[in-house]
Order: sequence, then structure tokens, then C-alpha cells
Amino acid sequence: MTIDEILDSIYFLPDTSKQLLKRHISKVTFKKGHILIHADKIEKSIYFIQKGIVRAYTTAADNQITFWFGKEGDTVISMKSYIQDQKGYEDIELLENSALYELKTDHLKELFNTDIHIANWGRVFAEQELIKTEERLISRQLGTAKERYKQLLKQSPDLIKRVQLGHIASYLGITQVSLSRIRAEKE
Amino acid sequence: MTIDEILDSIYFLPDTSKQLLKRHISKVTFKKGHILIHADKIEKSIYFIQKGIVRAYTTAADNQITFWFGKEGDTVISMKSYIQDQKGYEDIELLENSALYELKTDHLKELFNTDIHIANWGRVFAEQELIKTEERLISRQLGTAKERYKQLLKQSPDLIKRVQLGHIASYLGITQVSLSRIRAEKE
DNA sequence: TTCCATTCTTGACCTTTGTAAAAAAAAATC
DNA sequence: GATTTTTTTTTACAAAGGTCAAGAATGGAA
Repeated sequence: MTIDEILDSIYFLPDTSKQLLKRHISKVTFKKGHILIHADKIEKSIYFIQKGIVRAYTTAADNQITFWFGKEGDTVISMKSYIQDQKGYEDIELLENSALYELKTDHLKELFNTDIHIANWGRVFAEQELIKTEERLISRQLGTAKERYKQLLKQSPDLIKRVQLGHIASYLGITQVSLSRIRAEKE
Repeated sequence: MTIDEILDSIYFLPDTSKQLLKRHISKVTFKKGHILIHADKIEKSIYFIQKGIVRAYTTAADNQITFWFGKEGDTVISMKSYIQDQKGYEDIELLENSALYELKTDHLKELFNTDIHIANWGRVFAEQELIKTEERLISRQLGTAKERYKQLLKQSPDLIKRVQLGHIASYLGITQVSLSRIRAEKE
């Protein structure tokens, strides 16, 4: 995905505004295993995934809980850093060698005050993320782990191929052993 | 809480912009049991709670799952309606006789295109809701039901006094019977 | 107050999921 | 391609939470 496709998919910007925004975006690559977002840091950048897959997790009582996966076209962000200038909850780790577009948020926040189109881009960006987060919250509350696994299989079959089982089990809120049992059931 | 306190707590608006916004806000009251937001409707208003308490729930397989409580100062909104002009997942019901401020969203969306301060108010509003939703998502993933109950007790002791147990159990993702047992344990 | 309806608690029993450890399979490294 | 290392599956047992049903407590309404 190109950066234009990604930006346009959020909210259509007139060309002058888009150029202003793109001035602060650059392409970066990292290897599998790289930690892009650190739980104990106030992050100053957000990233759009051009190619690759990532997972966000919190570390609680010596085990990691995965609560989000991101792939091509998704935004990698520490919401706490971006919105409240505070340390976030999560580490975000690359699960594959990846290419990303980096946007420095200091510059973005200045543009919010001077360019109404970019302010609305920022509004719609937050709104889209909100809808996605709400969806995850509700689907998590609904149905059994088995149903949620089947749902995930249908919605993101590639995810299950690209990500190891332990992370997916954690995401579904069950243990790897339980997920393995669910998969073993026929029908 | 006054409407000015609520609006200012989201994002500070210059007086002219605030007056523009307030032109579309009016005060309404409803009785306990009133359904403010309907799952099968595209809602055209959002509400700020002046006095009262509400719950949002989805109906799945003949039982209701509560996934949010709102009280004084909170915003009652169908995100799907507001953001995507689509039917939402949830009914939102008043659990007490309540007073609210109603904001018609058609007018709000027009203002986003013409007033940069209001566009930024809308941005920050979505961002605040996003942070809250993310917090709920993560805390739901963390720890056992007992721990989450204790957490809720500490964070919102009034909620537990004002809301009946079944709703709270559903919110925590367990049955009323289990929650009752957790409460019965000493220590 | 008394009665009725709703909400909360308790008990017996059952199902689902977790834990720990080992075996099997797959992937990575030499 | 053989050998490590990592990941997934399987087994046995334990723990947490669910279901059903009955009884106690609470709260309105007449």
C-alpha cells in the first residue's frame, strides 16, 4: 500500500493539505522482533504499515497479553502517547520484517491548529480507530472463545496463518492449550 | 453538571464557537426505563448526562450483555450512528430518572466543515472516547473476574450501589450467581 | 402495613477452561 | 540433511465458573 492510499482511506485531503502532512512522513524498515512502540516511553511517532504484521501486548504478572494485531494499511500507535502525552500500556512488536511510514506527531499537532482539513483528518482518524476498538470490545464480550475463533478465522484467515498460535490464543482470551483443543475438534 | 462544564471538559472552545454549538443543544428529561438509544435505528442525537445513570447492552441469543455504564458528565452515543450513519449494536437504557443535554448531530457535522475550533472539539471528543474504550478493552483482558470486580469497586463504588447486580455481572463477563459468590467471600 | 414482584444469595452438580508436563511436529540453524 | 530450537498437540488432573432450583432479602404498590 502506498502512503497516499493509506491517507486517502482515512479522510480525503485537498492536495495542499496532503502535501503539508506528507512533508513529515518518511519510510522506515525494521526486522522481525523489533519493538516499534515501548510501553514505558512516550512515543513521538505513529506508523502506517506498508508491509508486515505486528502485535500489541501488555505485560502483566510475568505473562504477555496480546490485544491487537495490525497489518498492511493499519496504523501502529500508542494512543496514550498520541492523545495524552503519557506512557502507554503496550509494547508493539514486529512479527515479520516490515516496511512502515513514520509520521512525527509533534508536527501533526501543529497542523491541527492551522489547517481545518487536517483537523478533520485527525478527527476522522480517531473516529475510525474508535469504531474498530469498540467492535473488538463488543465481540470480545459476545459468545464463547470457540465462536470468536471461528469468527476470526472467517474475518482474517491470513492472520491465523501468519501469527503463531500462542498470540492468537492470548488475543482470544484463552490459553494456547484451549485453542489447540478447539482446533482439534472436528465439525 | 452544567453543559458548559461538560463541553469545556472535552476541549476548550472560544466563546463564538461555543455559542454556535450550544445553539443546537437542549435539555431533556426521561424516566427510568426509557430507551434513549435504539440498536435498530440510526440515531440523530447524542446526549450528555446532567443527572442519572444509563447502561448500554446488546441482545444476543435471548440474553442481554451490558458493556458500558454512563453517569454524570458522560456522553451517551451510538458510535455507529454518529460516525458511520449506520445502525448501532446497542440499546441504551436509563437506570434512573435522568436529565440530559441533547445535541443534534446533523448540525454538528456541518460545523466541522466551517469552524476549525469545533472540528478540533470533535477530534478531541473522539480521542477521549477512544482512550476510555481502549482502557475498558484492556482491563477486560486482564486478570480474573474477581480482580476486575475489586477494580470496579475501587474505581466506581457509587456504580455498584446504584446499579443492580445482574447488570454488573454481565459487564464483568460472568453470571449474577458467580458475582454473588465473589461478594460473599470474606477477605 | 401487607402483599407481590423483583433482586440477591446459597447449594448441588456439571462443564469448560487452566496448569503442568511430555510427546509430536514444524521451523530454524549449522 | 542432521541437529537444535521453537511451536503445537495431547494427556491427566485441578480450579473456576455455569446451570438449575430453592430460599432469603429487599423494595414498591395498594
